Amino acid sequence: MNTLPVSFYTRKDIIAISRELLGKALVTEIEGQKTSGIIVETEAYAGPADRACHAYQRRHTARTAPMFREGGIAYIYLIYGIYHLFNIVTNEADEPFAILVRAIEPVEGIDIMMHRRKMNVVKPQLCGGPGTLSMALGITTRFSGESLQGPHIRIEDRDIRVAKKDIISATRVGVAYAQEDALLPYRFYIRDNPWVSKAKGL
DNA sequence: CAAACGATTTTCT
DNA sequence: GAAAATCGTTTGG
Repeated sequence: MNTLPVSFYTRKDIIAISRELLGKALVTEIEGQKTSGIIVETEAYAGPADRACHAYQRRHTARTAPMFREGGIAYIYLIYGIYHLFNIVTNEADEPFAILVRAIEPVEGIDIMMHRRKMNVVKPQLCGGPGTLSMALGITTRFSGESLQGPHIRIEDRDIRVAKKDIISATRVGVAYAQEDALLPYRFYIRDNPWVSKAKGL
């Protein structure tokens, strides 16, 4: 439908892309099950110069390989041996930039999402965090490196407008180890949205 | 080859 | 509020 084209992702301004992603729909169709949600929180990881980025100093390993490819694909990795975090690769090939999607507001397949999360009431813990949204949408590391043009994962523009004044920028979560780069205002979220993550240290 | 650790979330005290 | 859960990736010997 209105799936965002590769050209949306290959641009160099990761901050602009991070802000524009707010209000877009993240859609997955996995094993015949369609689920989706509106992106309400993102975090930019700005390439070789960003201490918080897995590709800091161009660290190119089997895990980070997708980040060195052309934008428009997924970079997914396992964190704490438990959760799969979903990132959107941006910029051109050999420029390892990526955006972590930290929270979504559920839209389609909410029943499926609740089943995957083993929950029986709809509340922010369903998909209001980077680990939980991946679980709710069925995203795992096996999709790392896959295209965001489908068939499994895509991002759509559904004409949802987010006013500039409703986009808050703040410091990123869980990156204290990045020293001075931990202070960069690279986290973006929609003001007053109840699905924005409420992890520790916020 | 062994060991430490993490862009988190849940559970227990 | 503190600590556990849990494992692939990375780093060190």
